[in-house]
Amino acid sequence: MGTLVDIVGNEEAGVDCIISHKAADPVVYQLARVDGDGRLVPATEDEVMAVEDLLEEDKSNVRTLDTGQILECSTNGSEGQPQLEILEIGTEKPNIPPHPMMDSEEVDVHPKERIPSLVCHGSDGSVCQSGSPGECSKTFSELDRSKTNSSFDTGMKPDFSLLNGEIHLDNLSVKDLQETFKATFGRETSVKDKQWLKRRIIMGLTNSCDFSTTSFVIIDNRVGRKQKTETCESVDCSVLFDCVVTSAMENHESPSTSHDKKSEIHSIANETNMESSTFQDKSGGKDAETEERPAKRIRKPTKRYIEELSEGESRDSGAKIVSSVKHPAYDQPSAKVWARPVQNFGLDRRYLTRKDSLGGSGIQIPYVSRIRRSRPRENLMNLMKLQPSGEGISISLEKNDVASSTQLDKECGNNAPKNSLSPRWIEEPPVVASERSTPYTERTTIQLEEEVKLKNVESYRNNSDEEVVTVPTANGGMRRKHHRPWTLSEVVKLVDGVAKYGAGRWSEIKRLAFASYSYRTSVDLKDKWRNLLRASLAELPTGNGMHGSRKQASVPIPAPILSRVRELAEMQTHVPPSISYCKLAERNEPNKTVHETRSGFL
DNA sequence: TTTAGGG
DNA sequence: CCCTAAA
Repeated sequence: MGTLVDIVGNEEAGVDCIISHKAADPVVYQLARVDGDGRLVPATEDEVMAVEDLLEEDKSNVRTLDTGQILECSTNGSEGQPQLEILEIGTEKPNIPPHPMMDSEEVDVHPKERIPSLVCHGSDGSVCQSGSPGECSKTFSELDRSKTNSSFDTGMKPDFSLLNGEIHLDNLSVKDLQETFKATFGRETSVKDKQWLKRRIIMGLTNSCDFSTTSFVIIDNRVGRKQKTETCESVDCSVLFDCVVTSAMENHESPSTSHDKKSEIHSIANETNMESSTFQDKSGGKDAETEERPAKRIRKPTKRYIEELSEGESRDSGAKIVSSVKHPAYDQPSAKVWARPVQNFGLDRRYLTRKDSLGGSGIQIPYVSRIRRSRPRENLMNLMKLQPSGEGISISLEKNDVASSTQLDKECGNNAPKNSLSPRWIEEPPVVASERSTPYTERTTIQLEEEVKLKNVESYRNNSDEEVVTVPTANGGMRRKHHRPWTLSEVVKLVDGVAKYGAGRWSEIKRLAFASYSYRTSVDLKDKWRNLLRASLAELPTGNGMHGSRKQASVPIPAPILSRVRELAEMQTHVPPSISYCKLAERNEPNKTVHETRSGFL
């Protein structure tokens, strides 16, 4: 639970995001997704961004989040629509020592809840229970537990003194520093600049309220994870956490236990994060770049506790249906205020009903979007109106907006539309079932300069709405202001969406596959599809097409996609959308040519 | 409101 | 992309 007021923090680790910022009570959530093996892995930065986009750009400006809620974002995970799940939402309380409610007796409650909560999603959406060790991830509660238990009592306390950064860091090699960085931020870095690394690490650490954990991290890594043991129930249990984040709660668990657990989790986290942060590292000097973006979202103090636990909130247990493919919001498409407890909790996972984090007034707080996309003013006004203590928030938001917009834009580059000037095909190859091995894989080299330039153009476009009709382009021409070149990934998503839901179900596709692309309306999708179809028909007959005759699109559409478009179009002429998937083999059907008069679909 | 089509 | 008729 937690009301999304704004995304004011996005940990570099990509796992934590502070989404609500009420004075001294920011709400934090953690996202994870299920990988191909049915294990929970932390959301990558991309995914986090995608979720943010989703939250930010979905029609409703008001959003509440629930633990366990599944968010479908448009970044591609391993397969299917990546479903990111909110592992937890907690509030972060700056300088709160042990949480009052969180004493031993409270802790004791966990074991009970823990059992039923041993659920994870299979890649196919199935649910596995704790009984199947190999496949099942750690439970959320369990995680909470390891997390909340790890600090003060771990016997690491004595080490605090060692902690004062430099001492240790100075002696570390670049490699060690990178390790430490990884441990601290949960992702790898390719930066070799010692100074930079040190600074980053220290920053990360000092910003963390929980020094004990932090120190542990450092020490642990420095010593080469000597404490690593096989503690964790299963080594392959790969649930992760941003390990830097723990609540500094006192607990009475045996030091060694929690310590080991922590260590294990940590290393796991690192491993998986490695995988998930490939993208980042691929883009080379991105990390180094960070340095020049001073005012990136600040890493917030990471100490926190889990609000749900402490507030003694409704503990209606039940668990949610994991296979749910629907985005919660879809259930109430037009709702401005989205207050329902989300999801169908059918099985046995504990979830917590949402509760407004702002004083429990029951008032939904609209979240204010970052300036990156559209209508900040409006939202801000809404916020002010509805939020009694709005000043603090608005200030922080403003500041944040200004400070981090550039950064954000960069960060979001992945999901953001690409500009036509750079015909790079980007983004992970989304899931076009039949085209796994198509050439349009990931973006490779990106010229940052260009990127920045493009972003600027975009923000210009975004910020100065409606007035002008054209906007100058780099090549000197003018083009329509509201033109947003379709990126390859968008096209692929569209094609995929058509494959799934059928051409004509544009609003469905919009909602399901383009949730995070607010600027693409269902009409846009329709139009684009129409164009794609034309393109594909225009190309195929002549063979491989692409000769001068046709006007080159701003983003070249790979032939395979176009063929796919055509396939789909044909399929849809003959069969109802629902079974369209099965029809691939039947393209030679005799009646295939019926009604070809009209472009041949629907 | 959503779709289909023309411009 | 925009606009609008139809459903």
